[in-house]
Amino acid sequence: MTLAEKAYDALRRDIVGGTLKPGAPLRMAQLSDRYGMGFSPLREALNRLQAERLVTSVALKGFSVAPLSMEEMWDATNTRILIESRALRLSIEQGGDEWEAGIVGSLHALLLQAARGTATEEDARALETRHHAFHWALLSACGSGWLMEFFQRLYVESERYRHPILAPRAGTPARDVPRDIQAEHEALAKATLARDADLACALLADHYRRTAQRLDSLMAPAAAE
Amino acid sequence: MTLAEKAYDALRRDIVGGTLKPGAPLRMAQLSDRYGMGFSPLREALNRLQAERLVTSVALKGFSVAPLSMEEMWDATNTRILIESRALRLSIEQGGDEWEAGIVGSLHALLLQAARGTATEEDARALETRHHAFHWALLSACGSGWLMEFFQRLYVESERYRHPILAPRAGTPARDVPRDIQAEHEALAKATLARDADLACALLADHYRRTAQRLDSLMAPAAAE
DNA sequence: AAATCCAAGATTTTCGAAAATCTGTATTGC
DNA sequence: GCAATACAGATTTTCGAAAATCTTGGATTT
Repeated sequence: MTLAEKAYDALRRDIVGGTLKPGAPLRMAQLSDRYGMGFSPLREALNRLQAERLVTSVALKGFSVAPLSMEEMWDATNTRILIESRALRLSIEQGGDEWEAGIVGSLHALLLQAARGTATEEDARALETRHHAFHWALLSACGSGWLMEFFQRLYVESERYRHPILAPRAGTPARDVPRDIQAEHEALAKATLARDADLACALLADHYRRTAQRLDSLMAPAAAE
Repeated sequence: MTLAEKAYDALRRDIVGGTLKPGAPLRMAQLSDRYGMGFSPLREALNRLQAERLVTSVALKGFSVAPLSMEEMWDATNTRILIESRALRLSIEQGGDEWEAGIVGSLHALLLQAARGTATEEDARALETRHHAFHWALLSACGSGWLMEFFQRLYVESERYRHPILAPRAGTPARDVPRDIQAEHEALAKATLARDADLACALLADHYRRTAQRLDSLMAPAAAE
């Protein structure tokens, strides 16, 4: 693995995880120090991330972490529902045994990790990985590279919004609306495996809209601070 | 404008325009020679293009122009229809006077250039620019940054497939099926301005499917060579 | 004869310094 | 006093060479 790839992974993780705050300028000297490498691999990583809209850049003024906004969060949510509904329908039409096995397996792994909790940073990362794997498995039989690419893009984007909520500030109650996310995942998997496309898509859309709603209500007071 | 941006534009143009053939390896020394700059700005441009899937890369083996395939062309076409149908519906719902003016204006400019023909390379480029501007204008009131981004991505992709057809090899007849593309654009604009979303989306889907069909039948014999 | 190993050349990747540009501050001119 | 200008420091961008890695061809071994 080249240094540029390491830089890409590290920057991506730190941006998505919120270590590098939205809007923060990314100074080359700083990054070189932080990640222990020269400018070249860093600039390559930053250019890739810019194309993915995780960082912005202005010529001769450098890079900065792409900002977040509630409008954009809703846009991403709605676009996600459009993309994933189509991909889910296609998967339900075309998916075979292997696809089903992937769903069942990744759901099981997700539930195990969810039961284990997210006490440590490592557990939280594992949960995130398995959550992604489950949603990926649902769509994996859609046969469309473009739908999968857009799914990945929007998944990462939504992860940026989700993260600060999953690790709530001290004193802030973690849950305002009672909600069993893993039950939603189970219901979604069940409808999908039963090849009930309408129900599965409705559950998927609900799943995302509820998350968005929750983020919205959690951010509204924060904005008023 | 920095050299890296110039490199990005030049490479993009040459890849989309087919000067750099799909699958062709992109050697740094060669590119440095061709575009008259050092490795650094070229690598930055290549990394951005890689994130946009216009070039592929393997660590320590370098970059190459992303390959094309008919499967991918159909995938892009179908995904395009999904994305743009949604964006068009949203625009029809929300678009105001400025949006309408943009459509009328860009259509007019497109028709003028189409009447002028594509004899010179410059005319062909102008037609492509105005074609893009027209399709962009149709969707521009959708209010979704993500839909617009995906539209742009897929537009560029489809341009790669369209280009070799627009500049047909000597001896190959340019049109196998009679078709008046500009009439399709006019009908599409008319339905859109009449706020008839169902009709507009149907026309849009037809427009893309016909292009895809034509590309498919033009490439099938080419593949048999 | 086939497979393996090694060296030379080609190529990519990374670094460190130089060039170009921006930003903020102090100075000049009106 | 205020705007415009010039300078110094900070920062980004680019280059050219060095380091690391891959590829190719032939020599050696089994």
